[in-house]
Amino acid sequence: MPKDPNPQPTASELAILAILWEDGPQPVRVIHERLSAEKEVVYTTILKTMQVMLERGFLDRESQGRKHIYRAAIARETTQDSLLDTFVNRAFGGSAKKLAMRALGNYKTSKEDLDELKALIEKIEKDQS
Amino acid sequence: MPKDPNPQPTASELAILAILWEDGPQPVRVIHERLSAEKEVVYTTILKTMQVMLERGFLDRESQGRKHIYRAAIARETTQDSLLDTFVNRAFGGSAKKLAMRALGNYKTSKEDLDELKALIEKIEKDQS
DNA sequence: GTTTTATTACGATTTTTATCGTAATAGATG
DNA sequence: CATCTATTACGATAAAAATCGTAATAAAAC
Repeated sequence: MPKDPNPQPTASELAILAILWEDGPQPVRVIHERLSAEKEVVYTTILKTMQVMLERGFLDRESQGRKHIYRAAIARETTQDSLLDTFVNRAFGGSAKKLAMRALGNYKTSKEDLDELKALIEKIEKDQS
Repeated sequence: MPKDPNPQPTASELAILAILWEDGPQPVRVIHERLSAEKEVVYTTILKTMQVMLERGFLDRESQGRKHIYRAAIARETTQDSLLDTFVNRAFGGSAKKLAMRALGNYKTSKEDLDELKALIEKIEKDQS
């Protein structure tokens, strides 16, 4: 079987990646503690998931003594882009505009963020013409 | 077991819903034809999925003679909102703004759509102040 | 009314993901 | 160096989703 050209992390995997992206390389222990705060889960469940992620190429690791320090092997931005692409097609018929409008309409956004967004739009319009 | 308060359609189910939302109630036959155009799939696979969706409350159906005409039992908008909420949290740390900016940055958007978006932002800013 | 055909019903299998329990092991402690 | 403890390795199970094959059935065609 020709391996999946565009493998995407699952929801559980993404939760792990989020921590590694944010705080840098960590041992399983830390990831487990963090995730347990939200939802009780057994240590080996996280460990197993991280080992699978290692196989799938989503994580790297380094041995420090007998401890393993894991780090994200895929970039946050490209991963998000890939997920976004899947999502916009799956749920919004491929319309990024519809998705963006819904996102803004449904969530409270600060004035600063709105201005930033407006600036981006104007920049795009300028570049287009 | 207390049933899931917020059940979400899977990717395959969403593909079926998309057609029903767009074109209105249809028999299994039509859905199968449409989806087969993109990816070969056996008729009974679609049928089974739709029967499961009926059980899950995602679809309704009406018997027309011996044919069953299925229709979406959940609204497109609320379904999208629910999926969007899950997605923004899962992949963008809950930031609708980051998601929106990425969507606009990654996909070509027409001037009309950009203007529409800008108008929405201005409306939100006005309402906030 | 009998045969044919299209459609649905049902059960089973496969695949993927999530989860856990037990065994092995390396390092720390005394 | 022997014992204890924390961590990883491994295999197994469970749960969810996707897929398919065969049987049943109702309508159509003759």
